[in-house]
Amino acid sequence: MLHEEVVGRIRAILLDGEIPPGARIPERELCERLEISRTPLREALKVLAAEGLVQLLPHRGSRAAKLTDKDMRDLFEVCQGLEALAGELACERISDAEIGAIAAAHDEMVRHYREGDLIQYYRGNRAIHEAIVAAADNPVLAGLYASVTARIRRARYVTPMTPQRWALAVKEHEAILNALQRRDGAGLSHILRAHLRHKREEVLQAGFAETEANDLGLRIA
Amino acid sequence: MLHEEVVGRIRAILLDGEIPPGARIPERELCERLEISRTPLREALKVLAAEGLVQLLPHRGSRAAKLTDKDMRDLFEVCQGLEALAGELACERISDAEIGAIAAAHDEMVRHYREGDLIQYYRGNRAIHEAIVAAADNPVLAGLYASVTARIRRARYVTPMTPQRWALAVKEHEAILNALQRRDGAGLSHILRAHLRHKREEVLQAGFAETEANDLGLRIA
DNA sequence: TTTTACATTTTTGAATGCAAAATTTGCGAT
DNA sequence: ATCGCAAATTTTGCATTCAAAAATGTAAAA
Repeated sequence: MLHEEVVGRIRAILLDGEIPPGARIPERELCERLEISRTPLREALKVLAAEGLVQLLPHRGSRAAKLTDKDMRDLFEVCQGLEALAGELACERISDAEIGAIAAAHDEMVRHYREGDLIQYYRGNRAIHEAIVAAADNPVLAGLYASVTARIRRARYVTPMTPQRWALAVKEHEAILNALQRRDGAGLSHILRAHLRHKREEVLQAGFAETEANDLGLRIA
Repeated sequence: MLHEEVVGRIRAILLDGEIPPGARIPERELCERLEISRTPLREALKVLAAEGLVQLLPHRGSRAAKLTDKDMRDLFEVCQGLEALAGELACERISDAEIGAIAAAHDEMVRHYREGDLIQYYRGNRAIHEAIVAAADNPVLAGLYASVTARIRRARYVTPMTPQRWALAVKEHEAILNALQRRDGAGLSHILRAHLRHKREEVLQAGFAETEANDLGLRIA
């Protein structure tokens, strides 16, 4: 089995919340489940630890990383910076076809908003942000963005959304699309920053801090 | 031996250019040299591959990553974005003592400039940029910055420096220190971007592209 | 002399084995 | 019954081993 595949499968297990934050990662069990020996599994865990999804405790095994409020704030700040950069670069490089695709995704997302379908809305929202990053045509940036968003993802999509906040988010997305269509890099960068800052306030205000109770909620959601 | 230590030592070997970009990494030799078996070495290589310093070729071993012009451009863009972000955050959080330390480092760097000591100048330059990132008080950002700069470091410090460019760089650093002292986040962010953009032009114009000839140069320098 | 087929050696990727450390279990004392 | 402590078990980290793939070398044929 390819090494990269093991990393991907464990990452998926962690992102699904199947192993909740802070929980021990059972080496032997995972070996049996993935039908591999400990060597490739441990290699994968080291890689995931470097990514920040797993923490290794010497002689005590590995655990799914548990994020503090501070970690969350830090991750959001970086995510903001990366998206702002992606927005600027995207405006320089994006093709009309790509803008068209994003506009379509935007319209669909707005439809989900009108229907009140939060899950589908989030899915569309994520697709747009990822499309902007992709349009920046910078694999290094895309890689870091993927890594950072993976770490916040769980919290990002489980916060309660008030009608006011939701309406504001949609409004901001209108502005995002608009700036993109005008290829206004500075403007887009600015809007994305504000958008992410609001998102962060939302998440942190919801009293993030991964607790056992929270973990249960995350697993169900 | 601690796993993290092996990663650090191999990273150092790669950054020193002891194994030049594109060269095969001799597993057995490294094992003997570090006095470890292949298991921890291979774990370390996987981590370094995830960081982008090493590339793994299935059934063909690992090589020191070789950067194309495009890779270099991408890395610089991201580095710029991260430093700009760090500058903004630093202005919000930096203490007077930290500013004082940076001012001192700045003066020393200028002294090296006046003396024409490029090596020491680069060292001081790097210290200042790292201090700004540290002042942002964001470990996630610091980690990504370290990873990105590690990848460009070799190229960053071997480009020919014309007197004009050097004078401009010093001037920009005056502005950087000034913005920091005024805690002008937006201004600092702007200057840092320009500073890095100039640096990038310098490096790319020098016709980067890691070639065998270039590797030799890197190893000596 | 060059090229191609084949055998040998080397190297890689993964499983297993082993010693050290940590955790759990069991037993006796309070 | 509870606490303390030592023995047993489990788990971790690394070394070694093994099978498969790639590289290398050799010899015969064009």
